[in-house]
Amino acid sequence: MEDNFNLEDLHVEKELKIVYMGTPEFSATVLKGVLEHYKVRAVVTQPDRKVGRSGKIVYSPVKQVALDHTILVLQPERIRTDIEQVMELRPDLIITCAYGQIIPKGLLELPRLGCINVHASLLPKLRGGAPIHRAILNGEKETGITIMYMNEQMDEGDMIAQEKVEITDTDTAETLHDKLSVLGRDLLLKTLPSILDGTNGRIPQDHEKATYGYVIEREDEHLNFSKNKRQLYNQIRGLNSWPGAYCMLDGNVLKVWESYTTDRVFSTLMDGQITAIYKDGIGVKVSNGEIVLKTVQFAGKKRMNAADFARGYSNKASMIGKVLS
RNA sequence: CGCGGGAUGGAGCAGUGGUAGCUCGUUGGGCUCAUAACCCAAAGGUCGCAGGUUCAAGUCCUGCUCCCGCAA
Repeated sequence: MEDNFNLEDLHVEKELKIVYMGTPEFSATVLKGVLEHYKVRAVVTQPDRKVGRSGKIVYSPVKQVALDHTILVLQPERIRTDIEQVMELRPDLIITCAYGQIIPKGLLELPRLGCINVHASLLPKLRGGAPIHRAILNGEKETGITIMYMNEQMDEGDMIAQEKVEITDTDTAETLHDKLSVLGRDLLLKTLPSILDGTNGRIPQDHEKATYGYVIEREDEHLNFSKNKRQLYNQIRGLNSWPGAYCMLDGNVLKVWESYTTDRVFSTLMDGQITAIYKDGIGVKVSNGEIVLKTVQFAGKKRMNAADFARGYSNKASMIGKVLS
């Protein structure tokens, strides 16, 4: 470090003010990477929220990282109107990554090097708040990371860099999330020098090819067994480990965490009807075959092996023939 | 103090105030060409923790700890 120290570096160190905006784990991984190579003036993250039944206050993962590095943390309730604190910092560059709020125009125009965003998809595909989940739900074979300039529209700005990653057949939202967060961190670090010295590329998006990956809603989590087995398999793994897919059993929520498909066919059963209790799960008839629920969680119960669940649940009548909806 | 469910052998669950049970698993034996199948047997529990009521508490009451489904 000392060997390479020269006036130019000193200038950069002294003058460059980076503000980082982000909230969840994905963003925390990226922030950690940035902090290994750059000084960050301040971190902006979502306000502390009460979490779970106990009402505990839990800091966002990004806030936790910032605190560990004793960096100034700002938590405006609504960044849309409450931008003064950030304005006063006069940042040269704002890096956002899964912040969770729309950045207002005043802030976008503030830094001389612009506002850049780390987005977890191959833009213009899967613009929006849940690109990782949606990539799997849609059955995509690949996705990736895009580093881009932000504008007022959601994920529509010019692209700076992009890198692909394969989605394997056994990937879940969690494993893909982990792969993408590392890729996002590395691609950002690879791209940042060119952004800082102005030598980076700038490619407009082909808006006609845009697709969207909106935030997951309750209906997206519901398993409709009249879909085909591939769609259901993707839905289950695409929502694991958060928030989880579910169906209804006797009026109660049954979450499904893991599944696999089979080649068996049950033409006489209804969609959603239980075909059999296997050693490793509960078989369910779907439109074009059978899917076996491997790991489930009944309302108020812990996550458990589906066969274990069936053993305890069917105390009076067998589950076989029941219909999940 | 947002609503609700739960804690019982290794796993999943029953259990009306009155002897601790079921389905699996485990171990041993039997049957079988063979088996994850079948038959017989055995081991394995301070019923989450602490008080209280009672002749008697897994069961009723109070407090606590932990786990979970929702809502945000």
